[in-house]
Amino acid sequence: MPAARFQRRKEARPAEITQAAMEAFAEKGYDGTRVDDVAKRAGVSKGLLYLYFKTKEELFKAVIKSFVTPRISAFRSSVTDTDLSAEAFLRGPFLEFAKSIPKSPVRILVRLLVAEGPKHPDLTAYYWDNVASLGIDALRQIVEKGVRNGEFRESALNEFPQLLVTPVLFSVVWSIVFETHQSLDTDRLLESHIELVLAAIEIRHDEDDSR
Amino acid sequence: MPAARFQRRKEARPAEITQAAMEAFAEKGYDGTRVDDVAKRAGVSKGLLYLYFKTKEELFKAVIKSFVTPRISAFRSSVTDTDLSAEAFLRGPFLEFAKSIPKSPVRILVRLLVAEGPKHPDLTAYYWDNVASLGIDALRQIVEKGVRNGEFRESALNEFPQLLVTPVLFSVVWSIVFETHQSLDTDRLLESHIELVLAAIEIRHDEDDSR
DNA sequence: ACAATTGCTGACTCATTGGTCATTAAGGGC
DNA sequence: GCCCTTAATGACCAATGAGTCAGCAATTGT
Repeated sequence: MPAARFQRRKEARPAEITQAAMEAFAEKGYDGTRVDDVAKRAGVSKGLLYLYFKTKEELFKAVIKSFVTPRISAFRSSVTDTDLSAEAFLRGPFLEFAKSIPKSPVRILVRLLVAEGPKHPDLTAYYWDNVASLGIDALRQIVEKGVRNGEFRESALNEFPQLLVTPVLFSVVWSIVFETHQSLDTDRLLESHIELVLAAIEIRHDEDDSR
Repeated sequence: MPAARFQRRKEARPAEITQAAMEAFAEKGYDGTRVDDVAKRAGVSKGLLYLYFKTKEELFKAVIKSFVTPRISAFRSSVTDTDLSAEAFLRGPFLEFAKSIPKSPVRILVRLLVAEGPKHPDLTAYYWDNVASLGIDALRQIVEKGVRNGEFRESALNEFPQLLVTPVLFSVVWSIVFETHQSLDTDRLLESHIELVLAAIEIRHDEDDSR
């Protein structure tokens, strides 16, 4: 009696394929990835993949969405739920979150989005609506809370909360491009940036002013 | 007498082809660009293109090199030649340079480098040696001059001069990804960043310290 | 046990495209 | 004006890879 050549596992397939695709895209980029490879990684045939995803492009979009949405919503609720001061939040949870990104698979998304974004306008629209604008919104909440509480002065950060995360993107791009040639201590870069920003906007009540 | 079907212009061809390729790569990315398209844009046959460039990849590398090298060396000499104070240089020439990047064709290079870099290790090595490290070096010179002259205090910028340009990269990536969906006033973002950084590191001799 | 259902396979098609090469003709030298 | 060198052409080849489909076999129902 021959071992079964496959099992029918309708429920599990999409997630398995998505996961495999993420890995493949991460290694080779969109164009560099063969649909057949994704299928092999997922342990299924190419035909089956096409049963769950109409085209390679649709698979690509599914990958992006499935990976990015959970992370951003986790970050947002950490912002709204915290009872830390704005400064403490920036030095603590925010910094941890920032540090984790250049090391996590999420960094791959940046590569994919930069490389393929222009070809998929609906994908970038989705990304704006469900990721970027929400993230910026959360950052603004932190800054405004700091101002409300008298921790921070009004500053450019009120208008451009993005300035809090520009080094995150920098770290990600650096690690993608120079990975093999030149290492960068992204943790310390990010810490330094927070220090710099805080030095600029903090209202120091309890510090020696006369130095 | 039939019009000549072509002219022989050995000298001019490489530059023409490189220029055409830059435009094509800018629009479609590396994989999305057909060699035949590049040839048509340049007004030559595909065969001729292969007479000047051995492969598509070699053409790609030639494009990157020809566009990026002049810009970086211009920036470097502006740093060494200036007699402005460090602060004035940052507010003036540096800011102008930064503002120009998200609007110039150079931003395309970022897309190409992020997307294709991992596939071409020798290219990223070249880029590191001849662009990135030189740029960082120039930035560090500015910061150190500021410290030497008593304009700036020692800060994280001494170790990570990159922090001066992270918003430039951010602006470039933003404009690539969200071009059509969401505009960003990159000029003001960059100005704000410089203000923020200066506020953090400036030693204010002539300011009310007792507030 | 048998049939009906349907998840799954993989060989096939067909369009696409990087790269080649035999041929053509422009233009300099005499 | 006529060679002769070589810049330039474009039809062609071989490979590749996205997407299809006819059939097969794991389950489910009875």
